[in-house]
Amino acid sequence: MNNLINAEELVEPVGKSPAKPRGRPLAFNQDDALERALQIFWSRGYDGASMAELSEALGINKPSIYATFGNKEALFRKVLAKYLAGPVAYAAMAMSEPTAYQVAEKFLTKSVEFLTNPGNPRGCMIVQGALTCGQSSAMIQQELISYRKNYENRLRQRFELAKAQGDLSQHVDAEELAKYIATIHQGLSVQATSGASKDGLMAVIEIALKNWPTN
Amino acid sequence: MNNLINAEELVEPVGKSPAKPRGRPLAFNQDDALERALQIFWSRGYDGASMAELSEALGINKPSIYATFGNKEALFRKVLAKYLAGPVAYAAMAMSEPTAYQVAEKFLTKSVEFLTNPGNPRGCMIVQGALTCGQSSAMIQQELISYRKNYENRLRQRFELAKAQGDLSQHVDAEELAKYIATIHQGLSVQATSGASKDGLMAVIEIALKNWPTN
DNA sequence: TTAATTTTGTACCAATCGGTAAATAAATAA
DNA sequence: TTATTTATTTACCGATTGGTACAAAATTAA
Repeated sequence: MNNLINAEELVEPVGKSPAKPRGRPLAFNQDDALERALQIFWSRGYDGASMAELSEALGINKPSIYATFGNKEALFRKVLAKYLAGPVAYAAMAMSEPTAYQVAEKFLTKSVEFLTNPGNPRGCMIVQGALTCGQSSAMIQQELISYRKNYENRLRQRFELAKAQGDLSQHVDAEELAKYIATIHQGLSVQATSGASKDGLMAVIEIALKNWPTN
Repeated sequence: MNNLINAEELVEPVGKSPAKPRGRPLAFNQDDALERALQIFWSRGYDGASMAELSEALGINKPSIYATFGNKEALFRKVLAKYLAGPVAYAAMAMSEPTAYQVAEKFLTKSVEFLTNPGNPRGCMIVQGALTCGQSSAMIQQELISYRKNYENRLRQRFELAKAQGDLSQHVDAEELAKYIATIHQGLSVQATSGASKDGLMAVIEIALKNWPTN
């Protein structure tokens, strides 16, 4: 018996078009649905987005959402992964600029462009998705804090590398500089939510980068 | 008839101890209640604070809250006024420092002390009280945006005055500089919510103020 | 066909949301 | 005392919250 089952599993296509799934097929594209969910969570925050609003925006009834993505938290996490891989991929890309200054400049410049893009909801979802919330959302709140600390850490590591490579002075505290850049970024997010213009925020980061430690 | 009523009104004490109110007296101190409501709204945000939680924290049943303060929005506005007059009065005070640099330094330093005070909820309520929220809180969200623009404007006006007085260069754009300081402040608020330490944030504002536009 | 499997739509769940009606309690005025 | 006024308590309102039971529909396998 077991041998037969194992044999069948081996026959399963590997790298070829997968075997047709057994039951009724999904009536929607999962990726499109996540994209629409992203718009809702992004503009309203985790708490402010209701399952009813999500259901309507996705064009999918709630039972299908729960069957496909799990509960609200699980859906939010999948949306978050999409957000990180898509709209804010520029943040990870900026790390590979040749010098520390260029990393900071690229990160902040791309952030301003991203935050003031009229096609996007206002603000960064990592920053504002659950800054304040009810007790029931405490876990999501903590996860977003971790994501923020994570990109601050990546900046710190990049600046430490820059010190080792010589394009950043040994007297500079990489951790403080990373926190400075992260603070600017988070402030920009709030400013964008308040309706600040691209020009206004570009001027802000120009001032911010004048403080760059040289020599 | 009307004359008699007017006469009675004139007899009302002016500057003396007020006449005893007619009905059953309030069983709580309004100011203490607002102080407790402030703690809830401050830590949870407007949406995240429920009337049930407020009622329990204030030790007052909901009908008494509604009778005394009006609805949730009205209560929030009264709490906001108390917040501005109390914990964040330092912001207005900083404007009267003698020079633009000292204004910025005082404002940011006091902000860090305030934001990392262990006795306070994390973050600034003006910044985070309703950054993202459901549709029903859109009005409060807009009001907080106005408050943020308001203190940014006060910074701008103060910097313009500094230019006129000569302690800030004529080449400086007061509006951009004000937006820069406001952006830092709002970033500090997010950092404090994420658990940043006082030392960490003091280091941030030291960097931020390093290249103050002189001459 | 028929059986097995999976998704869909409808209609619902208990809990919580902001808010209130109505009776009772505590004070002053007459 | 009695009437009037105001605050408190209890118990509730309809709407919305995240989440689900269940039967019908759509597919593949046999």
